[in-house]
Amino acid sequence: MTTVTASTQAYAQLAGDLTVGRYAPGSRLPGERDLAAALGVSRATLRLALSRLESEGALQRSAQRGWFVPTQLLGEPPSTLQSFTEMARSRGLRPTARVIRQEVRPAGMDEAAKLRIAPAAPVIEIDRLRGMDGTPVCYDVVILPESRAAALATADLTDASLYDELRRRCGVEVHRSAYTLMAESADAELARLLGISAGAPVLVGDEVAYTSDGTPVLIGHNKYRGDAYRFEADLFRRV
Amino acid sequence: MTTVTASTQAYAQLAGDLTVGRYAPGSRLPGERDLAAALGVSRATLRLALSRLESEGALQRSAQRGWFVPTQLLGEPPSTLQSFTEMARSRGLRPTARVIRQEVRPAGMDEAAKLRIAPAAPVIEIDRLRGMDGTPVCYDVVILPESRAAALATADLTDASLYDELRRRCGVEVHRSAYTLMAESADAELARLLGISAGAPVLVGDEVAYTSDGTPVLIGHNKYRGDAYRFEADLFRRV
DNA sequence: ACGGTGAAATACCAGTTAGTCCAGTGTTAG
DNA sequence: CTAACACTGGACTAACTGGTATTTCACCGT
Repeated sequence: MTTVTASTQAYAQLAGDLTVGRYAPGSRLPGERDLAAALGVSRATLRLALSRLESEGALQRSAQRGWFVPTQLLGEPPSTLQSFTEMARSRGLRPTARVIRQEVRPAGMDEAAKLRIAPAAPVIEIDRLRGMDGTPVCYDVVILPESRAAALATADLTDASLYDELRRRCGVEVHRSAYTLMAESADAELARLLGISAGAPVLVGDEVAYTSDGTPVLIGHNKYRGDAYRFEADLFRRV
Repeated sequence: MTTVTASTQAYAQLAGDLTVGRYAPGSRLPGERDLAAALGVSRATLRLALSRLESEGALQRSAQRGWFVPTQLLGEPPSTLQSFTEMARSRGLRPTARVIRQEVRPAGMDEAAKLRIAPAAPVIEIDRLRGMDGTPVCYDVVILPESRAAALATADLTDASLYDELRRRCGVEVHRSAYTLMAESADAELARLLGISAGAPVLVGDEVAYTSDGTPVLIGHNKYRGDAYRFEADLFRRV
């Protein structure tokens, strides 16, 4: 058992963030002063952790410039949380979104529990039909607490990226999402919206998104056409 | 009946101060020397009281830093890559696996490319019908290069965890997996094996697993009953 | 008078912190 | 193009932290 010193904790935290892809390969880390504050540790201690990561090749230092995540660390693309919009763009497709519903209503019990707000507290529900290059691909329901995202209640979200708008208009940054995926059959209504036949397989994703301090800020419920969408992720094994 | 020793008095005093909110959650307590003086006890005695509070969860210690009042919001991201076996066990179910095929054959072009081995190099293919508490849930195909997993060609993998056996028998530790998930319809053969009706939705997962040095060691192809399995993952967003 | 026990006092160690100052870098205003 | 400025990591210091060990003392029942 290794001693749990502050520096080893900082090291573990950073190493985890790196393997999980929190910092993109080739990018610069926040300054030592900011990082130290974020990790709740002094700068000297932080530097111990950074030096250790450097000796392991997980980081590269550049004097008077900053710390950098090595590009091409070990080949493959690291894990990511990519929004629908980002994914479409990275494949050279044009993401679209048609707003079907956008309203403020009281939260149900389940929603309130997941968002850690009071039952019947106001939430914003946004239903959108999302597509790529005009072809409908996904029926997307998002629920946010009004207290954190009031600006989205009236914003025009046609063809917009919700994560982007959430950051720009509400200053809310999503850091982590817990995803659940399953396969279901399309009912008549969904089949009509997505332009597929009833009973065709759909990929159903449930999401709860959190900020970096662990506060839930968003519930997502997505139904993708089975023949038009694949969900990709990198998973890491706990050590 | 508890003896009124100096340490229990110090403990009671501190516990009271904590419940009353004298020290804010997340804040650091005064140093042991100051605290001992304030309570009128020696440092050794104080530490008995502190240790007792720690064991009750009322305080957290951090070597060379100080004692901290726990903040109630905890909850770091849970694990990310869980094997079928681990997932079943964590839910109190008994994982089962019936071996349907287990053979050594030359790799196809696709497989060779994904595993980064020579085309037609020998690979082990293992097909298994996996279940929980006896109910079939997943049809599972795994392909490994024989050069790295020769011991698995003849091992009895009934009801075994492949990741476990890979580690035990071959010394190969999976660190990261690239997953692709999609929804499909079951064909007649698969429907028969999983005990569902043809055309029912199935969750199809394609996996390439890597060791920590980035070498691919395993291709997986899993078809889950849509009504009996959910895939869960934590995804992180870059900053 | 005996040993046992809890408390206190003391000292030292290694890890941590907050602070300062420095030289090099990148950006920007003029 | 240059000068100014904000920011970066690098290096260092002094004070402080809990962790540990040792010694001394006061009290108790026998």
